[in-house]
This record gives sequence, structure tokens and C-alpha cells, in this order.
Amino acid sequence: MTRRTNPKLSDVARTAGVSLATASRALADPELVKAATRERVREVAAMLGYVPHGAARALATRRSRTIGAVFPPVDNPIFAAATQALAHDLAAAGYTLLLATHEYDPAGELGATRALIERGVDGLELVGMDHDPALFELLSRSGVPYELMWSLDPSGHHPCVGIAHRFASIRITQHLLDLGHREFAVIAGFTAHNDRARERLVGVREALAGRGIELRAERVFETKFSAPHGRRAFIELLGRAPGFTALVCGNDVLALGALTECVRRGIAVPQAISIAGFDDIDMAAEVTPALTTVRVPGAEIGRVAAARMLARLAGDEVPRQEEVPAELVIRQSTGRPPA
Amino acid sequence: MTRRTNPKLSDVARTAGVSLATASRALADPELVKAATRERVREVAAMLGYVPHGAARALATRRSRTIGAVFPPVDNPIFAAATQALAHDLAAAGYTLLLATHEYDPAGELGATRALIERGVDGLELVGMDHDPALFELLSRSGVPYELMWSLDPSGHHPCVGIAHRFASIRITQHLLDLGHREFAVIAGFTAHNDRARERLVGVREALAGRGIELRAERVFETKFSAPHGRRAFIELLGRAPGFTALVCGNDVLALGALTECVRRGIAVPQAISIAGFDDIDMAAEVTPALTTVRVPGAEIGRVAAARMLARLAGDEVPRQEEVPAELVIRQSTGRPPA
DNA sequence: TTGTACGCGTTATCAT
DNA sequence: ATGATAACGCGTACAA
Repeated sequence: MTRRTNPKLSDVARTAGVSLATASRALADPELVKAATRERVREVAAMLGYVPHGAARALATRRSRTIGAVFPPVDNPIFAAATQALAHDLAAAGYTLLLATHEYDPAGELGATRALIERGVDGLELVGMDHDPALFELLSRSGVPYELMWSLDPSGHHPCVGIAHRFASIRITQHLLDLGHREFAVIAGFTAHNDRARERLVGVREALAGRGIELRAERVFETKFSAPHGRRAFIELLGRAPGFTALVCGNDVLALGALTECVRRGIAVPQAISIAGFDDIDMAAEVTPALTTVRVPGAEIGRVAAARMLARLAGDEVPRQEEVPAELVIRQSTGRPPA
Repeated sequence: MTRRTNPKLSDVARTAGVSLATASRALADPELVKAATRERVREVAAMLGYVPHGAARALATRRSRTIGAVFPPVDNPIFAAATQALAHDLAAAGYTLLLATHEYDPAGELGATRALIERGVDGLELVGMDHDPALFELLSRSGVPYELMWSLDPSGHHPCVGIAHRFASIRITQHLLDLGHREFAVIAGFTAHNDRARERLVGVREALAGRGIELRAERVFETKFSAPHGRRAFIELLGRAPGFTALVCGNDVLALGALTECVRRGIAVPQAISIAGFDDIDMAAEVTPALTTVRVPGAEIGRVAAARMLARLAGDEVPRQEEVPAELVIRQSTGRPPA
């Protein structure tokens, strides 16, 4: 019934009555072999249930047809769309995605990356700019093509595809300022080891500073990217520094948490408090029309990253940096501050 | 600066002044080699930035330290928690996750699985019971240890870890029946090629049939698992067969969509319509207390799957089927039908 | 404790 | 168009 050992190419070759080389070519370079023998080899392979041995192939060709990706926790849905796009588009080109994650810690990320390089990935996708120097050293020593997703590199040193978080954040904040808001609060993601969260927060500060407004320290709360944490952060802000009319959230999951608490307390959104932020997972639009967001196109980032990587592996030249459009979505009832 | 070719073990050996075998052992079986030489080899390896060549190792050891997982689209957040748990727990044991996805189509799944097997995965995680027979044949021919996540196998034939969807669905429906509901509608996921969606729907039917109630065909709508689709489904149901007081949703994302439309229309939940369903991504609890759900523990499924796979690879015996607890969450304001 | 030598399954180079 | 054979880089008998 179940044969204990898998057929190898030499089995196929022998059964088909050809040499190893011919069998290999018949399956890999069909045009190099006479139609008749090609078909015979193929039939035998199918009949025997032959499955190529990837490790052997990788050893011989020095390519694994595997791309590695190192993400922060992927149960953070922010990255799910990109992961899906990567896996899908790479698969369409015959590549498979080797996925590793870490808990927003540089050491974990370094280890994960090393594991992927040991697996012989042909390319590597990373998230953001904040990395252990040892990671970059590892990358350059190994010579694996890599790129950084989600952010753009101010130094222009690393290949990357992403959005300009700070600029987007400035635009959001200016929009709120234009509506007349002067009292701001921010629920941000943890900014340590996370340039996206940091840049988004800095953007708020810069926009406010541009109008001579300072963001008070008690009006800023950093927390984990989850709705419950967003809600707790909002409660904390309301407790220790109430009076803000505009709340900028690091992303829509945090906004959802804040919004939930607004509903529970009967706080009118956006009449009493206007909530704005980044829409990382297209949730805000579904939950409420009361938000102003920059939509971060995770799927698009993944698609572009895949396309760029495939192009590089094919020997094409690709631009060092690629910005994907991040649309500012201003919904109708976007809220002025109470008079 | 950047050395173009990576150091191999023979480079390490030569530089350290030992043989290839000793170098290999110094890094892999440290206790088999004298402390002094072991350290010397290690230092040289670190200095040279030596990274083992996975393909060569896999070829020699016949193990890739890689586990494959084939998921429906992972931007469906239902599977994000499991993916994260798998990647994390496997990494802790020195394994890496090779991820492939498909668009809920048997052919795509088969191709993805084949790709993973070709990559030489040491084990394979799949989702659900619905698979192309050719997939099972491929699995048994290849001899790769596999297991099916999310569901339990009625035939007891396949190793699996999951929940009893039908039974959970019956419990939810009975709860609504006990509250006095008699007019039911269902928003289900597509049941083709998806035993989870099918079993959940069947559970509603069975529970109703047990009380002599039939679920009208116009009161059932199958759609994609997304909030916008859930909302559209709800609108459709309201249009073509209004009058239901209980709505069972295939999962919380669909419920969220329906709920959004309730809010827009001013339909009181749960006074006018009680919404219940499955909580695949722990969203319902955050959005509203008006839902009754069975919480599907995706992360736990992933953790158990990882543990079982690791145990099998270590040669341990594991139970053929493993059910993870799926808690019925009855929230306070769970809703009686309007008098 | 260490070294030698072979094998893992494929691709690729050279002949034929 | 096909065949023989040498890599690919590492693990592991087996020998010393």
C-alpha cells in the first residue's frame, strides 16, 4: 500500500529505460529531449508518484526557490494581508514562503533571520527599519537579497518598499487642526524597536509643533496593537488628562478599542471626541464612519515586495526605494471640536 | 568588505586546523569533541561568519527541520493566530514554518501541498477535512507526517486537532431556542470545500429540526468571510425574508458586518434581532456585548498542532484525534425575541 | 578524541 | 538527443 521509500530520479530513469541525465532533462528542460522519451519519462514519473527532492536540487542548483519573511507576530492582523500577498504571488512564480516571526525583539528577529538564511532562502523580506546591527551584518555577509517592507529608508541605504509614516501622520493631524482641534491625545503602538509606531507619533508632534501646539506627555499612551489594549489606553487617557477633543490612534485596531469605550460611556463620536489614525487592516471603515484615516495598503506592500524580489532574482534592476500610495480617507462626519 | 562566497564547513575546518568531521561535530555534537578544539572551531566559525548550508545538511540527514502548513488565505484573520502559534512554537524547537495558501480551491491546495513536500518538509499541517482525494494519496505516498487542524474526523482516519463545529453550532442554536426564538436566519461561509462552514450550518438545521422548526432556504445566505460581505448578506436577508428574530453568523467577522448594518438602520440588538455565532478571531467580545458565541481557539489549535507534530517527529505516540475546548460565551444581554 | 571516505539526490559539464 | 560523471556541502560510519 504505502511504499516506505520515495522513488528517486534514478528510479524513474531506470524504469523509463533512460539515463539519469535524460530523466532530469525530460522533467526540467522538456525541449531538450525528444518528444517520445520525454513523454515516457513523464508517464513513469507520474506512475511512480515521483516527487523531486528539493534539498538535492537546491544543493546542485544553489537555489532553493524559497523566500524568507520575518514578521512581528502575524496574529497582529496588520501583517496578514502582506503575508497572504507574498505567499500567493511568490507561489505563482514557483517560490514558497518560509515564514518566521518574533516578539518585537531584536534578538528574536536576528535568530529568526539566521534560521531562514540557514534554510537557504533565495531572498529575504523584513519589516521596518529598526534592526540589530548584527542583523544587517549577517545580511551583507550572507549576500542574500533582502528588502525592508512597510517603511522607507531616510538614508537610502537599504532596498525597501513602504509608506512615509511620518508624512502621513502629519497630514492626518493637520486635517484635525484644520477642523479646529487644539487638544490632542495619542494612543500609539510601542515605539521601541518599531520605527512605524515611532514615526507616526513623531508626525503628530511635528504637525502640532508647526502650529505652536505641544503634545503633553500625559496625553500620549503607548500600548500593544490590540483592541482591548486600545480601550484600556483610552480609559487611562480619559482618567489622567481629560479634555482632549482629538484622538490620534496608531492604527485602527487601537481606534476600535477607543471607540468601543466611547460607545459604552455614551461619548459622542465625533461630536465630543474625533478619532483619527491609520487604517492598517481596513477595519475602521466597517466599524464606523467617524474616523479619518490613512489607509496603509498591506496587501499592496506584499505584492510589490514579491514583484521586486522576483525581478531581482530574475536579474532585473529594481528601484532602491518604492513608495506605495497611502490614501488619506476623510469620512463625512469627521468632527469639529465642540464649541 | 562583503565576501562574495560564503564560508563552508571545510573553510572553518581548515582555518581551525582540524578535519571536516571534527568541525562538523564541534558544532553539532559538542560533547563528542575535546573542549579546547571545540572552542577553537566555534571561534573560527563565528569569526568567518559561517552559516550552515541547510540543503546540504538536509540531504545528508534527510531532515529539513522545516514544517509545512497549507492554509486558506491567511489574510482571513481566522487563521492568523494559529499561524503565529505554529511559527512560534516550532521555532522554539528549531523548526521553521513553510507557509502556503490557496483560495479555497482543491487544485490550489494540492499544488501548494506538493510544493511543500518537494521542499522536503518534515511534517505537514492542513486545515479541515475537505480535500481532494489526490491530496490524501500524495500524503500517503510521500509518507510525510501530517495532521488536519480545525476539525475532527468523524471517520477517525486522519490525525487531527480541532473542535466539533456541528455540536457547537447546535449548542448556540439551542440557546437561542431556549430564549424563545423561533424565526431564524443564517449567514454562513461558503460551504463548498469548507467542512467548518458546512458543519456550522448543519448544526443550526439539526438543532432547529430537533424542535420541529425548519430553516427556510431564503433565510440562509452563504458568503465570503469578511465584514463587508456579512453586511451585504444581512441586507439581502432583510430584503428577501424579513421577520427573523435570531441571526446565526458563521463567524464573528460576518456578525460584525451584520451588526454594523443594524447600527446604521437603528435596529436594536439584541432587542429586535439577536446575533449569535462563532468567535473565530475574538472580535465580537470587543465590538458588542450583544452576541452569543462559541469561541474558536485558533491559537490553541496552532499550539496543540505544533506540540503534536514535534512529539511525532521525536518518535512519541500521540492520540489520533485531539479536541480543543471551544467555550460557549453567553453574554448578559443576549436577547429574547420581541413579544 | 580525531581523521578518512562515502553517500545523500540532483543538476550540469562534457563527451558521444 | 542522450549518456557518463563530477560537483553541490554536509553528516556519519568506520578506522586510527
